[in-house]
Amino acid sequence: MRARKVLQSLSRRERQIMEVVYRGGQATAGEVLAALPDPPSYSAVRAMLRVLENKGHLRHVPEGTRYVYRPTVTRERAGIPALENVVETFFGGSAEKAVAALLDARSRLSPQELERLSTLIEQARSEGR
Amino acid sequence: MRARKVLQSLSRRERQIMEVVYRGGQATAGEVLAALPDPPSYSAVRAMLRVLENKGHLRHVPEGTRYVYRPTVTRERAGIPALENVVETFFGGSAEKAVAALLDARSRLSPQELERLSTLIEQARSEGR
DNA sequence: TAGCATGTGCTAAATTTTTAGCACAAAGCT
DNA sequence: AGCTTTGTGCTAAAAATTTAGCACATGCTA
Repeated sequence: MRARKVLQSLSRRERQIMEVVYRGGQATAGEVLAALPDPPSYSAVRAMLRVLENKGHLRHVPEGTRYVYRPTVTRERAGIPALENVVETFFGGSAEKAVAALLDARSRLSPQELERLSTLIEQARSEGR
Repeated sequence: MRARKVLQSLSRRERQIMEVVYRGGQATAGEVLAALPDPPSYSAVRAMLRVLENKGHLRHVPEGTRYVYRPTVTRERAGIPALENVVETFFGGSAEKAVAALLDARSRLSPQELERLSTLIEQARSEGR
């Protein structure tokens, strides 16, 4: 529950920036700028990266002459609460419905993926009982 | 892609409020207030509901003496892009990984759900080929 | 080494978001 | 009818956010 609130407490730009960083796993100020919708100025981005770092969401490592930012919380630890939040909000808490939506959405899963999922589900079923 | 950007363009409070409304399917000002984290004042909530309505995200119907707000975009139409966004951001675009995470998360699926999912997947597999 | 390009930190201002408060309307009660 | 409760609309102010700009550092190249 904690991590969910963290995400909810971010401002719009902060959230957009965090998403960019999560997508790439890491990013420099320039990369963030390039990926942002309605891109602001370069120094605006830098300022916000610094704010996010102060708030503990990012940390940076100097790489050559520039800074590379990475999330302090791993993708997985941030992703699961984010996913659960969407499930709660839009799918009435039903993971089943959410999965169904993903399956449905113009078959975005390859046969290989479907096969692996099938295996996973069988596994979950057998563990469940 | 459009709907995703809409969500991204909301301010923090706006997003929180929209989530509340989506969770319940509808809400009055009082209900929104009760459900918000760090609840502001009553009239602050009302003001923002009005703003969200002006922006076209909500519409209201007078019900008895008060207003009941509902999203202008259905849960499903809003939920799928939201889900896809999370998948893109935190699961590298892999729906499989996202589903796996849902399955994994302390078995939040009942045997019945698992069974139905199993069916859905088999169905997707047969449609795929 | 001097000049240029590309970084960064910081501060102050602009803009947006968020809030409280006042004025008024409808419904319920005594 | 008068009072209380629970609504709403609107406006102005407070708070937070987002932004630009200046000053300085570093690396590269002529």
